Amino acid sequence: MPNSNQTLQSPTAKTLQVIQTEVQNINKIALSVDCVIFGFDESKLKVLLIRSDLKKYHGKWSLLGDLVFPSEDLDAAAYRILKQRTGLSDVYLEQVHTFGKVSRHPAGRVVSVAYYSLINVQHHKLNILENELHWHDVKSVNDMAFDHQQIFDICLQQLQKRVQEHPLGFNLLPKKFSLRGLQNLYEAILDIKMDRRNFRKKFFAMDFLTDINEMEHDVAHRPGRLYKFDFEKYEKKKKKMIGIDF
Amino acid sequence: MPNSNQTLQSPTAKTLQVIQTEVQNINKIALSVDCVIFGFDESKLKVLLIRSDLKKYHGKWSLLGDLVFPSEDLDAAAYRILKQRTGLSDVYLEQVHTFGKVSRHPAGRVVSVAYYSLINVQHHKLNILENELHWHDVKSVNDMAFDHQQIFDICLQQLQKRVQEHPLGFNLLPKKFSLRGLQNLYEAILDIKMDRRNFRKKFFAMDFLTDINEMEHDVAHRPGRLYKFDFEKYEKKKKKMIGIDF
DNA sequence: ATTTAATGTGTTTATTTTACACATTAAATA
DNA sequence: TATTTAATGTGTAAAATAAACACATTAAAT
Repeated sequence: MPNSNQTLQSPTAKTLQVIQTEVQNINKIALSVDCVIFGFDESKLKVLLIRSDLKKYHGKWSLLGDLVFPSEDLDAAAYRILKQRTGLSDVYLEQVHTFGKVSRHPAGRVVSVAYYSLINVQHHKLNILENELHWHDVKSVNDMAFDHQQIFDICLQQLQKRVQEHPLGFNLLPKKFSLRGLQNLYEAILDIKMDRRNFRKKFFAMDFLTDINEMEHDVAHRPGRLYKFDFEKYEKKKKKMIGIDF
Repeated sequence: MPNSNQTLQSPTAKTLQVIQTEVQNINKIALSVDCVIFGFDESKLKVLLIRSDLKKYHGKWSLLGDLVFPSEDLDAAAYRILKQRTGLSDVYLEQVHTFGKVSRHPAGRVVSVAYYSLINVQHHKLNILENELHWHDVKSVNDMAFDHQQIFDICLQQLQKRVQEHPLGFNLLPKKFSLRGLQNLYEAILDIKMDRRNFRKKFFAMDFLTDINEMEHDVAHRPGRLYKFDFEKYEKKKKKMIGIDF
């Protein structure tokens, strides 16, 4: 790029007219969003994927993505695209990273902003099933279309980091749940085994579980006590933490 | 957006030709990069800013930004823009977040990807000084142009978080430095006071400082010992950590 | 009636973090 | 030259957190 400094200057140094011309003439970058929707389902961590129908990636799985409209906020685009591809709304999305290699999309220059979320599979019905949309076990996800494997990996890392910094659980379990259920959630996300006694100790210390004096039924072993989240206490403590929760 | 679902489908469902047309005709989103370059200088944390010359933001300060070329990788654009505006190379940049509100730029739709870095002001000469480029004390930064205040705030948060997760110091201090100098660095970034004894204890425990058996000179108090970083030990430990270092 | 597979419970140890005070040194000052 | 100033260098105790670990109990399944 020898004399690019001359031909393209800062947007801060431009008049409205100049930049608008530039956007039309020079900018040939398409902007897209890709959503990595993690789901917790029967003690397993899943992810929502669709089949790529691009020839180059025939048969491969890809994330839920689409182009951003010029007239919509980036975050709004993410929600719109998720809704459009799955029928899901009421899902909190968090931006993770933007992927901008020139060659990442075979059809042209597409820079993509990745968002992720984590939801309870049982609580969210998929209303649109085009492109073979369905839940995949995260452990079996590999060799995706485009650079989606990389995007997926980074989002999973991010989710794991997040879960270690902020307690988690709301909306990811049934209203009444056992401590085992809660531990399964953490173990599924982090892909590790935890000490049962220490896990209980830590969670009780956080003090937003309410013992509802009910027990599990029809389990082939000693039934566990059931708990629910104390939203009030949680909200109070949440304010002391950084970031937003699922 | 009533029937946008029909008119604009997934990029994954498109042939090369279709998407290329679309990029030209439909996409009117410009993509830019903004760099938040933090500098450590005489025990203070600074940030590199230029004067905005957009009328709307007359007199206000703004980040180092410019449009991304269609043919360059996003990361490459960040390095190019930094070089172009400051003359700086040899600076590691890390992507933080993408800002995509429709109204964020008065001249049109510009989505901007924020990058940040942290360098030693003394070690990096600014070779380009257009737009009143210079270092500002971070504590006095407020009311910037565009949404740059928000971008700045988020990058500073990110820097602070980063410093607490990974040790830091390479290239940010002179080759020989006192423990006080090192502590000043941390205190400047985190904007807190630390306990001197505990700070030393922790840093020595990390075990990549080498005592070079020299002392400070010409200080108006008892001179402190000087140390240098042990790059070898650092590299070994670094592999066990996640992420990249400055 | 026995087996199975889980639950519920407490203590000890190790590790990490925090709090905190006094003698020492070189320059600056009186 | 003596005194003041402003920093350095050092260790320990207490508190908080994390990790390791075993056995009696319960309901369903056999």
